[in-house]
Amino acid sequence: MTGDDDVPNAGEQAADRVHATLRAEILDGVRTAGSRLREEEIAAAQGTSRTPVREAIRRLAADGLAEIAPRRGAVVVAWDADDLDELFDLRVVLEGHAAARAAVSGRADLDRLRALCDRMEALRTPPDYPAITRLNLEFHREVHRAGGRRVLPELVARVVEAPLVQSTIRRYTPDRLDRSFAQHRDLVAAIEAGDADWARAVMTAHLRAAREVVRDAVTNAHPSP
Amino acid sequence: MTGDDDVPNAGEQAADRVHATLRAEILDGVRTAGSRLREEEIAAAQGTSRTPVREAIRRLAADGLAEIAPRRGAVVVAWDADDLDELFDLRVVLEGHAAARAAVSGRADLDRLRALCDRMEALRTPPDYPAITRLNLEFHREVHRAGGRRVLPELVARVVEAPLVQSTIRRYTPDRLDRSFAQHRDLVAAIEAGDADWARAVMTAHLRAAREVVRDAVTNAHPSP
DNA sequence: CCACCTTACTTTGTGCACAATCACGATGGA
DNA sequence: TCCATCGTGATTGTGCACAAAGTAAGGTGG
Repeated sequence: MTGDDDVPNAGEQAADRVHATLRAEILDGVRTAGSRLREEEIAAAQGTSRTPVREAIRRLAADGLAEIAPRRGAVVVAWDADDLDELFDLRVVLEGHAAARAAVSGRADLDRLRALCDRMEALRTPPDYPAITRLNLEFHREVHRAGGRRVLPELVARVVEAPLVQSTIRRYTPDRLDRSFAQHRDLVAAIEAGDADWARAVMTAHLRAAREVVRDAVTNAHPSP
Repeated sequence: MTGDDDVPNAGEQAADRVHATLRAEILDGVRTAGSRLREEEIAAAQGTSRTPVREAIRRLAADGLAEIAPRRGAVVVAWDADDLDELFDLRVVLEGHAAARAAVSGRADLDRLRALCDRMEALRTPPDYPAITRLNLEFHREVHRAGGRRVLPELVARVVEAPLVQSTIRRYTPDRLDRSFAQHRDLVAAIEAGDADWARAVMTAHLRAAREVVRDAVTNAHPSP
């Protein structure tokens, strides 16, 4: 036993830890869009030198969570309304494809998907949004894994694990949450039936609804005049 | 004037140069799949220290061109037949989407696309494969740029700029080359007409043909028994 | 003869220091 | 008052050195 936290194959490398920490801080909104990522500050906070911090920041840039200007440092990426539209278009395309492939690949773990549905529905009243968000991500990731071998899961992660995308669930009303859970069940049924078109349609509907929620959230909350 | 080679905004950073060099070597087949990327060796060859080399290797891993095992170093990724199928599926999905969006976005530079068609066709007899490959990549990139704002071009690059994908054109017969050029012209016409479905269909047909060529090349050339 | 352990050697991961560049403010002149 | 130029501080890019982990070879015991 090595005593890992949650990741099985954690290399316990400093760069990995810093990367995970910064990633979580960006996704949780602790580090807001446009804020700078100064290497020395992060290094001091994490108790390491700048070397692993540099590597972590470069990885964040590769993940699409930060932007690096040469000799000027890195900042957390800022998304405008058009960027979010593009992001959700790509989610529909890629996750729809993943769902369709998962339906015919025979590699979907249906028991696991159903168990995740059960656990999400159990957290409905009162809604435990952070936990539901985590389980929802796990559910989608299982579909991605079943729909692609190597490249697809990485590509989808690039568009799913974005700041405003992950905070979508938090804005769901209980009614909206029920419909989302029902779509999950439908998706499992479509995959179990081996119906690629059905699976793609359910996923598309699922994501279109999420897109509306995010769009409302962005237009209602005026960012910075 | 700064005297750059070909990239306009070259930061003249060592890490960028090493990254570009290694990338070209992998895509050109100089570094074969599975071969190791030793930091010190590369540093010596490039005339720098290990620090920029490390950064370049990590970037290659983010590009999907290398795989890093902690404490064990990096190797050039190896693709099997199933991986290539997944890759071309994703090309169809993403480039088809890009073509469809380019047809309705109004951001396609039709003159530039036509000029690239002209230049490719001028290199037909005898076929200058390296030059055609470059121009073909430029052509596709223009479509990607017109079809997406930020994320799409990066995602598509991830599946287009793979070793075996870029060497596809080299395996085209003159006949196959003519059909490919005709599809490029069709795509320009579809985009000019603003017909998203047409553009997607042309791109899908274009890539399906390429997939066949790559599939034949892989099955005919037995890699390692 | 084979399996296991020990021992060097190789390679990566991290810390640290210096140089180059950028941002910002002060100072001087028109 | 406004603009240009010149410091000064802050931050990143790179080189270098040491520590840790992995690998492979050789030796020893069964």
